[in-house]
Amino acid sequence: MGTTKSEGFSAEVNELASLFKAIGHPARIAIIQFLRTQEKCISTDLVNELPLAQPTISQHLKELKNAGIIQGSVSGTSICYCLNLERLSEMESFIASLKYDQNPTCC
Amino acid sequence: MGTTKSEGFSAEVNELASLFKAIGHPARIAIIQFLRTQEKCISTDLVNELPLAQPTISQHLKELKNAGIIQGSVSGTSICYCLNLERLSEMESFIASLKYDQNPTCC
DNA sequence: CTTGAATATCGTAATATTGCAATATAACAA
DNA sequence: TTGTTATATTGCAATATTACGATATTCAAG
Repeated sequence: MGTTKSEGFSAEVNELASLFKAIGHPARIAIIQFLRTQEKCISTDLVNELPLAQPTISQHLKELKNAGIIQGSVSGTSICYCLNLERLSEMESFIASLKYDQNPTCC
Repeated sequence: MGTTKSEGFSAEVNELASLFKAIGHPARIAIIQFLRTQEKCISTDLVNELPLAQPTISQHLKELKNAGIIQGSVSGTSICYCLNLERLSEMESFIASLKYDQNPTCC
């Protein structure tokens, strides 16, 4: 108990769930929104932008990275994070797919 | 601590986060995938379909309903759940919006 | 090598989530 | 009413998540 049951679900379902889970947090939504528009996507900027301490932001960045939603490339003392468009497309097309073949007699 | 900090984020960010959080679980992904294709979207079917006990499924349905992702209409002893296409569109367009105006010098 | 700046990791307290057995409720049939 | 079926709620144990102070790491500059 307490653990999410993943054995009974397909790999695709588990994969999609972990992608959406990764962005299911205000800090992580704010991070990806910020990354979209910034020229220099460095986490010092995020520390100034978000109402969270540096270790917390670092932790959220790590989760987004683990999910494959952002990528980071080292650039001296700082790291340049950016969005992984492929992952975003995976999420987008899943949601789009739900909108078709809807049961018309329901609700 | 332990609580998600929402005060420092915009209402829009918090709203989006809760939508994605709602589908950030394999059972809930499986539920919405199942609802997409079923004629009779009744939760007894889900109990047979998913590797989870009935109270657990009921709980997940409640969370999806609270997030506004599914809607349920009573139909005798059973309830017909279906997807809320409007909410799905909100999520879809948010993700789509991330793919544009990308910083070209990064990663 | 030392300093300073940027980011990551560790440790931990507080809270949230997950899953289920037991039980409750609700609607219908006989 | 009694029984049956479908779904919801309660209560709780196990585990996960969140946030952050303290500390470590990494690297460029001097």
